[in-house]
Amino acid sequence: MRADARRNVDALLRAAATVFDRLGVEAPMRTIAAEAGVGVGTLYRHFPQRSDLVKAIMQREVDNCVVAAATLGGSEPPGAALAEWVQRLVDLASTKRGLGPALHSGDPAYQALPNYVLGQLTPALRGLLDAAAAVGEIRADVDARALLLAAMRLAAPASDGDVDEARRMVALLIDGLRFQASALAKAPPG
Amino acid sequence: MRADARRNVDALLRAAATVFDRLGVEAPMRTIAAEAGVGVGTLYRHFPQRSDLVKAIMQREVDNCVVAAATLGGSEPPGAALAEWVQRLVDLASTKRGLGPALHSGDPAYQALPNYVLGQLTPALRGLLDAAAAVGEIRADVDARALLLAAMRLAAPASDGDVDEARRMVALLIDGLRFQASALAKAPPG
DNA sequence: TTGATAAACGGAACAACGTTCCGTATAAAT
DNA sequence: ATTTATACGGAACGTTGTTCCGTTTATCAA
Repeated sequence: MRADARRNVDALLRAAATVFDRLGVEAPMRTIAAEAGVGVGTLYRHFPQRSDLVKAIMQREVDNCVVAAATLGGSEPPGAALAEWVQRLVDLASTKRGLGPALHSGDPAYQALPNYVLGQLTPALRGLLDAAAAVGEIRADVDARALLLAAMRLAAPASDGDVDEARRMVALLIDGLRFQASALAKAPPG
Repeated sequence: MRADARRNVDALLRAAATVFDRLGVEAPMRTIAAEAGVGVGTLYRHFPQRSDLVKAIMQREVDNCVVAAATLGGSEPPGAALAEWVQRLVDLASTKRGLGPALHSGDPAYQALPNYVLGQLTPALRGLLDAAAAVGEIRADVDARALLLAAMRLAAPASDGDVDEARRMVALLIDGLRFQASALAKAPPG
């Protein structure tokens, strides 16, 4: 790969992050190219679709979340680790302001990104869920992928700056898991 | 108001509902005008903003939800009424496929619609919450508006046809309210 | 260092869409 | 029937997405 190409890819990613934060994911491609100091042709060559740009920007954040799951899982009680990690999803949403609409727009152009995010985060969450379920802190019959999608939806308001409300609602969702665990403990099946 | 104007407003609303369902809320204005058999000028005169169209289409559905809250509240135990009514929000989301992205897009043009929807549905939900809290079935410290927003976010996947998953997650959220109620009963403050 | 070559660049150009504007048509009232 | 206010239609303009190709430039071999 040529040196100028690598430089431009870098500049484009930096520019896109800035512009998306300022104008949202639907910001004009021309604006991103201008911010990066390149022509639109260069932008389209490296990122044929808008979602490619969004994917690249999010990749690092998602990876950070995955390692955080392992860290928390090794240093906290399973229930607490789960509760804390899910709060990190709220941070992710608030950091990458304006990217949420793209994920949930239903536009086929954005199908690739949610799949990547889910593919990375679902196993991380499943590990935390299994650990908490093994010690009876939560119910054991909830699909990790479904819960992840739900939590990310609840984290969306963080993009509007209302981080606290998102935190409360995500915590409420986890409380839902705990309620069923205690209900089953009080009235065991059979 | 002139007769032809009234006819065209009607045709436009019918056409917009059809086209939004087929192509999503971002469907071209030209397409809606063509479907209604009128010029774009007529469309813009009656509905200067896209959100005006969306608002008018949704109004009836929202009103139906409000009367349902009163009906359920009068015929079911408070906790059950709450749980059932929140499931109606899932129906609303699945019926008006493709309109969710507009509500959550953050685009200022759509600010009016969420405000209307929330303004109508929040008091309805608050009534159900108060009744359930009064008999100790749920915790009493959750803001109705915040819970409504959260439930609507969870109901969003219904637009993609996955209604069952949405139902499970919304139910989980309500279980969260019940968990805190039972936790407080077991360990009273003081 | 220089010349050849493949890779990458820039931005003009075209298409699609949102939105406005105004000449024309028509419903309603006299 | 005439008048007039109201509404209509669609051409026209600005913006944005996307493509295409003539030009520039990094890389490497001689």
